[in-house]
Amino acid sequence: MEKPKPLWQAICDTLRAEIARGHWRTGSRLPTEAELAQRFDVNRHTVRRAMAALAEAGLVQSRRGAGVFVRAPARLPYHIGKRTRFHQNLLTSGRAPSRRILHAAIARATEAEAEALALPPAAPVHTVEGVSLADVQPISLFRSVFCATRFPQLGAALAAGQSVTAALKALGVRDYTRKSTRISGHIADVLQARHLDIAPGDMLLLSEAINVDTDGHPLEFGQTHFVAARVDLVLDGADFGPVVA
Amino acid sequence: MEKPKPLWQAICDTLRAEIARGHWRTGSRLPTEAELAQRFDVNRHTVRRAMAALAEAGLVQSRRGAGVFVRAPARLPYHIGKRTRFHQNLLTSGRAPSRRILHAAIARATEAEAEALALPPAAPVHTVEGVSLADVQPISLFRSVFCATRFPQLGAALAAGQSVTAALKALGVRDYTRKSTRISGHIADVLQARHLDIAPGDMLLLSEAINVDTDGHPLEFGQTHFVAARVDLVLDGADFGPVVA
DNA sequence: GTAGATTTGTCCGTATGTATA
DNA sequence: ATATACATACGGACAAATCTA
Repeated sequence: MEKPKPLWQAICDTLRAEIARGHWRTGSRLPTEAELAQRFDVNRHTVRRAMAALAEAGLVQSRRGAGVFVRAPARLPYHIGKRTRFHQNLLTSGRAPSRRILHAAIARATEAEAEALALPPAAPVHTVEGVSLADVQPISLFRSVFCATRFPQLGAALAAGQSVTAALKALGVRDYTRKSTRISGHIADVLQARHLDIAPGDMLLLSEAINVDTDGHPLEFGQTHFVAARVDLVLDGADFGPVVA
Repeated sequence: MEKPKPLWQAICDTLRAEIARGHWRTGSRLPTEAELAQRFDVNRHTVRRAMAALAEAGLVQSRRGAGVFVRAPARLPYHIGKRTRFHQNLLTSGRAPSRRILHAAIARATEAEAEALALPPAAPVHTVEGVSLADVQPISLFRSVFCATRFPQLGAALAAGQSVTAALKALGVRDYTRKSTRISGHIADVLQARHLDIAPGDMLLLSEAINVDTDGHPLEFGQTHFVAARVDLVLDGADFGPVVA
């Protein structure tokens, strides 16, 4: 971060994260502006600036003389289209993206993975698993698989914490696009719940995606379990091609 | 039906429906080919032909000497793209589409509906609610909203059980495309569970879509609650426009 | 561990209806 | 009309893998 974030924006992010985390329920009243000012040790006007941003985003609604009320359990709109990039996606929503790598290794492709990447069965593949976060809140668990024969050096770049886009770029992949996406609903097991800071049994949205290079060859097969309570998957019309066929 | 369906295909459909309905659990063994041949009163080879189709679809897996095993709880791939049509969608998956209208009326648009259709607040709208079925199995609950001022006659056509596409066609709408889709995860309440033949608390995938005419004007705002255990939402690459930008 | 029964996989063949050239 | 090709459906025999007693 080169530019320091304005104070009101930091407060806004903090409150948004707390609302998203369910710290305050939908419909409940937030602490008064005076109380929040004291908590963050800022002037009441700075709190008001943060509140204005939250109200603009439709997250809260203020009623004069009554207080500020939580409107909806803040769901992050995650855009899926021809070019779906995690970092860019969150930045346009004004959230801070980050990833925590849990595991990276070379393994034999499972049946599904080999088919998705158009590889022979049990071909060697890089596998990367981790947690995606927005403003320090877990958003999703991902598992990405790449052909190890084609990208021998990929493991190091990914384990070093680089984004997928950056790691691929370093290996000469200038661009990649999404070929297909499949979305299904599932239930979090104990392990997933631990990593995502939710309760076992909570809802997950599983997005299974195949990314291809400019030649149409499969590059990456990614499985991402989103916390359903925290994200909406949005398919933009612009990404569906021209409206008039 | 003009052309009679081949025997093996009918058997395939029957078994698929039974698997989808949960008649046989995931991982369990199906009756032997000999038993099925006796049940359907056909030759064993005909059963094998049906099995081959199920295996092709990834629904079952056979192990020589052991039997045929259910691979996955048959999820219907529901394709979402520029032109998403319920009937066509199911037909390409070899399932029989049908709808049951629960309620159709003219009402005032809610805030969200008015915004989606670009109408003034509380404008009059047709609302249609119902259940979508595949092979007599409930797939989703839908609620569609149309501008009542633009389509005064739409209510009758829809209540008569016509498809959305057919009803709009009768009113001069030659084509419509999907502008945007938002997918989120929810939990079924008691009422939804009753209509969808599931248990309260089961997972639902909510798809909120805006369809526009060829001029880009919003036509329909549709909210569809899919039974997560019965459908996958599939976004095809071809519908995202050309791969090479 | 072995033998035998069970079950799927593969090969042979025959007959029939349908679409195509 | 005729010939050809193809998908459907049936019947049988045996091999290979698996399960069970």
